[in-house]
Formats: sequence, structure tokens, C-alpha cells
Amino acid sequence: MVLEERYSPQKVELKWQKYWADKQLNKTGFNPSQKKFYCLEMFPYPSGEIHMGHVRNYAIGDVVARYKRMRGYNVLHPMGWDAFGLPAENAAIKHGVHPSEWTYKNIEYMKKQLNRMGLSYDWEREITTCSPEYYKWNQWFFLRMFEKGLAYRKHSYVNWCPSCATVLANEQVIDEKCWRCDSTVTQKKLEQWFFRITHYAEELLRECDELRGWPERVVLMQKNWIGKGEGVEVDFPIEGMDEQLKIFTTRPDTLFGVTFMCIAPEHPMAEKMVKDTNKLEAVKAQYGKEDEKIGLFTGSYTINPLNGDRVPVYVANFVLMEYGTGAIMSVPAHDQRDFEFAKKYDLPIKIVIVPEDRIQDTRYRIQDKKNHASCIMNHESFAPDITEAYEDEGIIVNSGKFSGVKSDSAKKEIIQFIEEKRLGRGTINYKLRDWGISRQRYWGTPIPILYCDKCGIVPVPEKDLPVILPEDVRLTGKGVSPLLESEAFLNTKCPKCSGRARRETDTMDTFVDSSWYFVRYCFKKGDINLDSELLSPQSECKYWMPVDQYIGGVEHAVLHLLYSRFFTRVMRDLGLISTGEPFQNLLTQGMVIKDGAKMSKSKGNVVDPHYLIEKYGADTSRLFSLFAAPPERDLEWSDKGVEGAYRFLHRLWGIVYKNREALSVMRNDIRGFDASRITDHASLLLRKTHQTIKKVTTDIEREYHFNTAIAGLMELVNEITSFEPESDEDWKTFKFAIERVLILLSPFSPHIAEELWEAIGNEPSIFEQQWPKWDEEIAREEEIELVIQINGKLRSKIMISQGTPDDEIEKMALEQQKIKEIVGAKTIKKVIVVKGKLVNIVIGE
RNA sequence: GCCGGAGUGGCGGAAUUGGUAGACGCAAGGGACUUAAAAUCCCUCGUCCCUAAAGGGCGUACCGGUUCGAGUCCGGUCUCCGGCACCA
Repeated sequence: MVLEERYSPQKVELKWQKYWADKQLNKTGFNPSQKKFYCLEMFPYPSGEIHMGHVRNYAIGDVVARYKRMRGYNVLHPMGWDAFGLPAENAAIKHGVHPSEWTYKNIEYMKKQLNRMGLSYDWEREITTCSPEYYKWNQWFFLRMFEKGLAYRKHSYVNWCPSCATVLANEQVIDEKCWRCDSTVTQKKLEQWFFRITHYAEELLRECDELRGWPERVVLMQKNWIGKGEGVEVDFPIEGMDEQLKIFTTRPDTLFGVTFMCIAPEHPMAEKMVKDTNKLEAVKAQYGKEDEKIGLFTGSYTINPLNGDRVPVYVANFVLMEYGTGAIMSVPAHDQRDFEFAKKYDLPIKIVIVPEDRIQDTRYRIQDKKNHASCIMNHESFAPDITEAYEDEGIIVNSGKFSGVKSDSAKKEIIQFIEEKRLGRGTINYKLRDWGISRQRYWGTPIPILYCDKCGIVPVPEKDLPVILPEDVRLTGKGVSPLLESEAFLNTKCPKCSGRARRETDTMDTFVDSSWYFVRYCFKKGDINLDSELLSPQSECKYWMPVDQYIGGVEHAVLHLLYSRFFTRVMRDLGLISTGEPFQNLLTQGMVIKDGAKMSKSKGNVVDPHYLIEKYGADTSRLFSLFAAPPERDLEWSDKGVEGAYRFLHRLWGIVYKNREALSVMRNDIRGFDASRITDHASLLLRKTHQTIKKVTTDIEREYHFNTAIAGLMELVNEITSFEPESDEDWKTFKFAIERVLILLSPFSPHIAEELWEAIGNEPSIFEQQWPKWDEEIAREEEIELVIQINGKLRSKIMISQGTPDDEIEKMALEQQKIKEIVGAKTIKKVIVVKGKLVNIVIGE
């Protein structure tokens, strides 16, 4: 209880961290009658040390959790470890330490660091994804999805790093290079396990509109990622063959402008049409290369079913097999890619859309009389002089009975025509692809599948879960997947026929782990039966889900967040949970920047949180990172700014120290005090205190604008500093102001708030206090500053009392000496009075 | 290229619904205390003109518009950042 003169954060912080842990203040209660709040921050990868991004992320989350607790919510605020992943394998290769050992050691250290920050986690719900008791359920979900056809195996092209000998996820490919070893990534065809996320494409897209608590840009990124395209599939008969070429287009209004066709190198028809396999292989090798469009004439022609045009078919490296039908119609006049291709291979260009304002230009109109087919055959272009494709809307020309129609209505008419004539049908395509989850790595969840010579693909029976990741493997970083070399793991018996079977050696993408961890937090840690826990009618999950506030970096805007939305829907459809949307509100915090760039070791601009906390303490570190910018914006790090935050806490400490005796002796009977006996200067402080309670509360509620909330607290502390109590009522007001400051500060800088709270004679813990309320009456200013403008320019200010009627305000303004001088003999045209704010006098020349 | 977001003092940022631009903090300058320094405290601090004090002009990337009044709304331009990128 004896307050030291000098604020030493180390002492204070360790003291209270121990106290909170002993008292189990952060333990989650389960009380279905109490309103709940699930506050979650994205869990870290245990790389070894926390960085400033973590400090910021977790400081924000901790403020939310502590604030909501004080607002009377039952708060779930858990933490865990995204513990599978390649860095552990790299460490193993480099230092010869087992990934498991490396990971658990990192977790131990990082947990200490998080605790040193004073974060209010309930560690009884800690998750470690690399523990069998966790990843067992990855496997369990996999089996359920396999049963439902949501997990399947297929051949596809994947990003392949030849040096690391593994598949890479899209986000691990940076400018066509491997993020780890910088070698050029190639496309490789591999058989892989996929989750059928596309099954939920429409729902995931549609329900984006329900994500009202998400930042708009993140929702938009998800929408774009899913990429719905509405169009039409059309069958083009192939000349001399009994087959049709099915194409997809979103531009049926350009169907009459088709002058050639392109198919993907992997398209089944390519091999049938192209005789020279060497040439076809050459195009295949260039598949997906963006620098150059390469084509190969197949020798075949198709007939445009709308106008009978005979058009050549090309194999082209830029046509994607994965989207649409793998075949496109090419309209060089109205698609820039087709235009470039046409120019390169000297193919005809036919205009079918003219901008509305150029419809009188005769060059575009006359073609209908000509024989299209012969024009194309003779390479006589309809539009020899254009330099680029016209991709916008306009009037349809050269398109038979559709000529003269505006392109947007032509789209509908042509689709209708196609469907009536049974030439094709309206379709929807999505850019979203199924999620490839196979990784040729060791440190991940084994995929619970067996390959039996007789029975084929056999799922591991549920009772045999988990399929344990073997410990005794050799990690070299070269050659094949490490699990392939573990004989004991690889060879097993088929559960169906008891014959010889081989295990799947690929492991799961670590994004699987993080796609449902928020559900696992709803229960205590340890080896639980998640299945029956979830299905129990009293399931804690029903109470806690969905997450009320999720906080993390914007770099997961699509991947992790989209996967989680998908997984949650799968769990819902399996009857395990009732909500489909996992995160009610999402806050994406900005990056921590220094010297204009993201902190990174290679740039040498890293601030080490360990050093920071050693020097200034957790309270200062937290306070600065919350004060320097609003959470969603990038935060420019400033060592001097940290000093400023430190000074502020020192100053507060100093005030309390100076008055410690008087403050602690005084009884806390503030509620009963007589406001009529209060002195003028004390009533100003009292008002400011109520105004600050209001400001801090509304700033937190207003999208967590902690920076302005803290600024408000600084203002109040400035006033307290210059306040000198004399009478009893003064002292009471003074103590009241300090107490409010401490409670309002406590979510931001918890330790110092707790220490000073105790020092002025209160029982800990300050976190058992209710969040203060303000009195609107007391907070209201009696007098307001009225701004007087003339023609919108500020000319004078006067003090008036609150609630002065408009006509009186007007009169007072016009009577001002200065205003009279300016107005002089000029006519007053109009006077505008804005209540409580200003008067604008409009005068003539 | 397409889709977003943002441009405010020397700096980080305030200004919540169209109503006093620059809260709060940092830096800088001046002063007090000190043998001295650090720490602390006090004052100044967008810019230009002018003044003895006062005043006044300009100012939220740039150009224009709406309005009694625009950082805020509308149209156009420029710059920076982010996402997607041969998706037919």
C-alpha cells in the first residue's frame, strides 16, 4: 500500500501480473443467463519472439476484452498457437533440432512475453494446433467432409517450388518466385486433396452483405475473390467432327464478332485436333506465362451457330482450363487480349459494337450485306484501322436481327435466343477455386487416408484417430515428402480387407488448423470429445459463438477469413453449430511502420518489444501503440512518441504520489456529495470529468477510436494537474476525478491503474469496478462560445448562456461593436443561426 | 489494366450529422529551477502582411461546382498506398 515516489514500471507490472494470475481474474465463467462477449485476436505463429505487430494486435484486443468485462459482459478472451508450419522444418534442417522441440520452446517463451504485456487471457483454453488432441479434429473434419463429397482428390496444376520440392500456396508465391528460396515457381500437375469450397461460392458471396460489422474493403476483397461472372455457354459445332466446342462468355452481345476460337492446352479437344504433339507440348510448357501470348492453329474450324461463320480454332497458352469451359470465343474487336492475339497471328477483326455517339460513322455500318464467311476466310478485316479493342457498351452492328439494339439489352435478347434455339444456356462461373490442402511437408496434420491395392482410397476409421505424426523422421529439405521415408508410418493394414495399404504422406495446409480454432476455444483445453461436446444441448459453443469481435491483420482478408467462413458453414451443415458466420465484427489493424516501411529484419528498422518493455514497461508500450493512430490505420513508430506516453504515466503517478495521504484517508462518498456547495473551480473539474467519461466511452464505442479516447484522458489529467483543492468538496471532486481517470485508463494501461487505485485507498481489483457512467446534466456546458460570422467568415466570438433563444442570439450578435462596424450601412440580407454554435450574417456589397 | 482507400502544420494525428481547421502528443524555439546537466515546470509554435496593442489576407494535393457556409457534398485532374490481375 505504500506508494513509491518514483514510478518504476517493472516492479508495478510484475506485482499485478502475479496478483491477477493468483486471483484467476481472467478465468472465463460460463453463465448462460449473462450476456456474453467473445473477443478474439488472431493467434500467432510461434516463430520465437513476438514482434510489434503482435504488441499492437493484442493491445487492441485486450482493451476490448477489459472494457467489455467492466461493462458487465461475460467475456471469452482466449489465446493459442498456430503451431504447424514450414519455419519449424527449416529450423530443423538448419539447426538439427526437432520441429516439435523448436515449436514448444518458442511457445513457452512467447507465452512469457504475452503475459509480460499484461494481457488478460484465459490460459485454460489455450490451443496448440500441433498437439494430437487438436489436430485429431482436423482429421475428423476431413473424414466428415470426405463422406459428404466435400473433400476429394483430383489432378490439377499447382505452384511447385523445384528447390523446396513442395507445393506452395498462392500467397507463398511472390512475383512468380518462392518466398523461401527465391527460385522460380513452376506449374506442376499433381494429384491433390481438395476441399470443395466452390460448393459454397454462392452462399459465401451472397452473405457477404450480412457482414455489416466487417470493414467494407475486406468484404469487397472477398466478393472480388469469389468473382461471380454471369454469362452464357454456347456450343460451337466442329467442322468434320461429331463434336461440339463448348465456350463460356460474359459478352453474348459480341457473339457475331467471333473471328476465331481458343482452347486451353489441357483441353481434351486439343489432343484430338492437333497432330503434332511436340508443338502442343511446347504450348503447354508456356501455359500461364503472362509475358507472351502463344497460339497454335489446330487445323480445325468451328461454325458460329448464330451466323454460320466458319472460324479457326487455336490452342492458346493464356486460356485457363480451370475457369469456364476451358474454351473461349475470340472477339478481337471487343476484347484486348483477343485483339493482341489477332494482331500477332494476323487474324481478322470484326466490329459488332459501336459507341453510341459514333453510330453515324459510315465505316461501321455497311458490313451486313457482305458475306461474313468469305471475309474471314480471305483475311479481309471489317475494321482494318483500329488500334485497340473497344470493350465498352454501345450499339450492336453487323449482328443480323440484333443490329441496332443497345448492347445491354442485346445481351439479354441473345441469351434468350440461344436458349430458345437450344444452342446453349445461361450460366454462372466463379473465380473461386477449390481449396487445395495437400502439402508435401512434414510439420502438419497427416491426412487420414489409406491407399489399398485392392480397395483403393480408404478413409482411416474414426476410432483410429488421431493419425499421429511420427517423430522419427529425417528432415533434409530435399527430395520427396519426409513422411515417405518413414517406413513405420507409411506401411499399414487396410481396415476393409486387412491387406497391405500405404498411408497418404501429404499433410494438410495449416490454414485448415485456423479455420475452426475459434470453435475449439469454446471448451476447456485438453483431450475432449469435440464431437459430443458440440452436439450436447448445453454446449458452451452455442453460448459463445459467433465471435463478437475478431481482430487481426488485413493480410488475411481473403484466405484465412474466407476459409473460416467456409468451415463454419460446413460445421453448420454437419449439425455441429447453429451459426454459419463465424465473426460478427472484424477489426483489421494496420501495420506497424518505421521510417516509412514495414518493420523487417532486412530493412533493419525493427523495434524489439522485449527491449521496449524492459525500458518503459508494458503500460507505456501499450499506451503508445494505442495512442499514435486509430487501430485500422498504419502506425508510424516513434521512439520520441513512446517517451511522451511514458511522461504522461509519470505525471499521473506524480499527482497521486503528491496527494497520496489526503486521497487515501478520504472516504469515497462521492455519490452523496452536495453539488450545490461545490466551488466554481471544482465544478469545472467535475464537469470536465463527466465530459471525459462520455468522450472515452463514446470513442471506444465508435469503432474503437482509442487514440482520441486517450487524448481525452490526457486533457483531463492536464486539468487535474492544475487543480489545487482547498475545501472538502474540492478534495472530493479531486478524488472523484482521479478515480475516474484510473478506471478509464485501466483497459489501456492496466498495471499502473491498478497500483494507483490501490494507493488511494481502494480495494483491488480495479477491474471488478463497473465502467463509469456520466451525468449529461453535469457534463453540459452552461456557457457556450458563439461564433459570429459575416458572409461565412469568422469575425467575432461571444459567450452566451446555454439555451438562449435564436432571436436573442441574433440580436446579441448584431449589437456587437465589431459587427456593427463591419456591417455599417450595408444591407443585411439574411441571418442564419445554428443552435449553440454560430451566427452567420449575410450582408450585401 | 480493373477494384478499393488515402492525401490536413516540421511529424503522428483531431475535427462524430456541411457550421470556430489544427484537439492530444511529438519535435523545435524561448524562459524558470540548477555550480552544471538530466528531469521537471512555464511561454511560443500553419503561413504571409501589418502593428505600440490590435487587426487582416491566404491556407486541408490541384482545378471547378453546389451552399449563407465545404477538410467534409458533387464533377474533373494529379500523387501515394493496398488488393486482384490473361477469369473470357
